[in-house]
Amino acid sequence: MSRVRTRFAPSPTGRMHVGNLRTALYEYLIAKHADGSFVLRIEDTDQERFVPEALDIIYHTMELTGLVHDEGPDKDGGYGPYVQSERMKSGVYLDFAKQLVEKGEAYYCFCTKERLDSLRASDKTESGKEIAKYDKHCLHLSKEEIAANLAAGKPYVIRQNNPETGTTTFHDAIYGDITVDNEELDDMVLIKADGYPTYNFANVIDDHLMNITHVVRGNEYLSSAPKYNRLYEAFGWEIPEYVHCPIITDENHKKLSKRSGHSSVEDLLEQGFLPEAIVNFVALLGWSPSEDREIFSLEELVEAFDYHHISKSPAVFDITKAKWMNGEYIKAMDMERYLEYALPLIRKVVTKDYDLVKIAELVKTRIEVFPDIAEKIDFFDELPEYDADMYIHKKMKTNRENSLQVLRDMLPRLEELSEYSIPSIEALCKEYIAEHELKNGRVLWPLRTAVSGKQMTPGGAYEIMEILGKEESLLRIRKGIALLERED
RNA sequence: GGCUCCAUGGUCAAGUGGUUAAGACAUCGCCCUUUCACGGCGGUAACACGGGUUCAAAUCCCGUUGGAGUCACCA
Repeated sequence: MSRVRTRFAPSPTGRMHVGNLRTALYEYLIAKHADGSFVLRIEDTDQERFVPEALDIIYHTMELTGLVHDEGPDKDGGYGPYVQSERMKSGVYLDFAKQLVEKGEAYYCFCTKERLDSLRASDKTESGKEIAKYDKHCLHLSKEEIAANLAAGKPYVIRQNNPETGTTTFHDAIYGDITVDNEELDDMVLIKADGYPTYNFANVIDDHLMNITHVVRGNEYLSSAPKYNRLYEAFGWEIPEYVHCPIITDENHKKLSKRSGHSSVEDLLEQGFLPEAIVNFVALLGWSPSEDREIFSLEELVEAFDYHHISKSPAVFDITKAKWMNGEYIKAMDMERYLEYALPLIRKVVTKDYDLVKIAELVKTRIEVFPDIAEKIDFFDELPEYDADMYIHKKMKTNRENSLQVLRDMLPRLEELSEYSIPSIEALCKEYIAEHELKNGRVLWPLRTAVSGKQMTPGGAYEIMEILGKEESLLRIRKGIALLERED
């Protein structure tokens, strides 16, 4: 078996779809698992949709996710150029297309857009039996007519000449043999009027020229695959291993689209997902390891990946589970890197001079995605308006009266505290609790409520009081007393 | 509509003729606990349907139903 070579061949037309990322990932994993090469090829044959910034997105995303290519536009491996618009300059695609014309496997077509449109329109109205494919009109042009048209500078395309009888069988590593009637095969365009090759044609040519051994792509291309066989056969080329992956869908089981709000890697990044969590999650969409495990680093995926275990049925992109997984990564993150992500977000919400690192630590196990932080710590900057009823808690056995009592008792004691830290505050509270033989909650619930104005907070009374500092927490406790007295 | 593909809990999924049909997310409950989380323990919940083949079918075959994808000089 020859050395494994895979390729990721994105079109620079916008953001990086998660399906694209998964394709890239699988290509990368197949190559690395076999100690082979992973190449990046840019398929910019569509000048209409080309957007230069998309190139940056591609490089940036791949770098971020760790999918480093061995060859590509920026890394020559002897198979260049790696950008199709550059490859075209040598005339390769046209040359190969002409070879096909010689062999009778392709032909020039001078049909206008209008004729093609009317062809399709008439097909639709006809009882639905008719299929919308090209009618081979130009196949029957004489050599003289073709030469005349060419000489006259008439725009032309080159189309594949598919047989109208028999069947073609395409083999896929996941889906097995797929056989279609040749009657179904449209004479697809190989070379466009602007001279660029179509995606389908350029793919076959470049994969061959670059010695690609495994081609991973989405299931949406499955139906166009049989036509490739005819190309490979016409050229007498070895067919690479095709690996079609199941579609990634939204919660409605439709192909994941922009509408879902999380169809691209950039969407996910903006929503506070970690690159390694995205990679991990996407790897498991349509593939599962033999081991019963879900958290994998990229290196571990390389080790464990076996493309034969890719499944056939579509996978819903469950954003809830993705968030859970991201939360697992956040919890496992080392503090230094965690702070790089968390601190900037905390600064947006907490403008006062508190220990932001302590706040960040408090929140680490309580978020799934970074933007979750904001709503959890909004009470630090300013004590929210709250109701006296918030002191009532059945399980803590607190009510307004006994809460007021606790706050009144604790206030002077806290005032006298010289060193204001978790251990000293805790010791003080424990002392009071012991004196009065109370449950912890009886005194800690009122304190935490007074100091936060919220029923749910990250951390407890001690942590919050320490962060707020003596002055601010006492101020808040006095406010609590005032509130409870007013309600009396 | 034609063609192609797919079909195990709400979701991701293990399973390749004989299993009490794993596990994870979500959900519910309990424990831990000053709240919320974290962590621990447990519960609810699935082989789409109908025919075959077989001693034995979630697993193989056929059909039905359902879903998806695709039908461009886009990729």
